[in-house]
Formats: sequence, structure tokens, C-alpha cells
Amino acid sequence: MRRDVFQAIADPTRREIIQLIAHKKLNLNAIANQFDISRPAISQHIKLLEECGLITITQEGRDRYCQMEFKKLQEVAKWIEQYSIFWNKKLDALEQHLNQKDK
Amino acid sequence: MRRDVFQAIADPTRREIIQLIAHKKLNLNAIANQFDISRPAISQHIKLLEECGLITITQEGRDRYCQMEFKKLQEVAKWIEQYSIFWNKKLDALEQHLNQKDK
DNA sequence: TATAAGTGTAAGTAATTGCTTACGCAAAAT
DNA sequence: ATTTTGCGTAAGCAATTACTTACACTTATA
Repeated sequence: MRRDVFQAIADPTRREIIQLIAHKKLNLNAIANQFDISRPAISQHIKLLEECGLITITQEGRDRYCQMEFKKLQEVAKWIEQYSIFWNKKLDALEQHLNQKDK
Repeated sequence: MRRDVFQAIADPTRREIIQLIAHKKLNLNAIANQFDISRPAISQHIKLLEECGLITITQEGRDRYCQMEFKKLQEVAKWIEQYSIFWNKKLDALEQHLNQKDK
């Protein structure tokens, strides 16, 4: 089973879950209520998110609170950043071209 | 068929393809030669990458050169960035905590 | 003109994914 | 003590994914 961050954020439902718990940790039902799909389906998404380190779960009585682990998102951020120099370069080239036209 | 950037970069082979063509546009065979999987398999990955806007293909005779479209990666960058304030906040909190300990 | 090189696509397949329903269990509320 | 709430997990299933091999079609080369 592949369990990397890129795979995890590929699913739109999981991205919505991330959005939900970004500001405030929520228990599983609170999350599941926001979706049309079944609670077990959300439970499985949560399990995957935990297994790949994107969230941590803290048990409080019968509730399991899900909290974002943003540092794990930095893996993606880092991957993206290595390419940002390229799009900046392209923008710079465009800028330079436009400046030339001005002359 | 889902054809979004998040789905596209979820596959490790496709991320390797991106890495390969980041610096220099390459024709399909040049890309395929870098992998153990078959040429048609790469062809299918390339097709998906093009369909979701991550690369553009320019035909030159019998060669099809693949070029990165970095601006499309910004979709992911933007998604990530919205959360970067959270991990910064957390780092700030940690920093503050450490500073307190110093006193 | 015959052959080689670069490629897309179709069909088949095994593995994976994203769901469902059904069940069971522990903690809280009544 | 019984019921309700919050949850995990198993089994089943349809759709999708990531490949493969086989074939056909251009474009370049000999």
C-alpha cells in the first residue's frame, strides 16, 4: 500500500477534510457530517491521512479528535519550491521582453 | 476521468517525468529510455500530463517534444501556501516557547 | 524504395481505490 | 441498567489505475 503525502492529497475529499481541520481539531463525526458520503468512508480517509502523517489523532473518551500536521505538508511545498525558480525565470524572461519593447 | 494536477503528481513515475523535462524539453523516447517500464506506459503518462495542462507537446517531424508548463504547478503551490501560515504560526509559537525558556 | 525510428492506441489484466452495508465495542447519557 | 453516541473494521463491489503486448501509422534514413 502506497502511503505518501502526494497520494493522500490527490483525493478531493481528503483535501476537504484537511480544509476542515486546518483551523480547529474536530472529532470524526463532526467531520463526517460535512460530507454526503458515509461515516465509515470518512473513517477510512482519516486512517489514511494519519498513516501518512498528515494528521494526528487524540482520543478523548469516545471521541477521536483529528488535528492537522502541517509540517508534513512541507514535503509537498519543498517539491513544488524546487520548480518555482523555473516559473520565476519564465516570468523574468517575459518581463525583460516587455521592457525591451518599451525602449 | 479525473484530470486534475493533484491526481497527476500523485504518481511517482509522473513526478520523475516532470523532473526529467524540467530543465530541457525531451521527446517521448528520450523520456521512456530513463524508465524500466514500457514506452506505451510512458506515452500514457505523457498523455495524462498534457491533458491536465502540466506539459505541452510540440511535434517536430516524427518527434514529440514534451515541455513543462510550470504555471500549472502553481495551482498546487497556491493550495499549499494557504496552509503555510499555519506551520509558520506553529514555528513562531515554538520559537516563542524556546525564547521563554531562555529567560 | 525498403527499412528503421518515433510514436499513438486498443485490448487485456492484476492491483488498487473509494465507496457501501453490516456488525461489534466502549464510553457517555438517561 | 438500558440506550444512545462515537467509533473501527470487515466484506463486498464497481470503477479506476498502471501496466502489458500487439498493431498501425508516419517520418526519416540507407
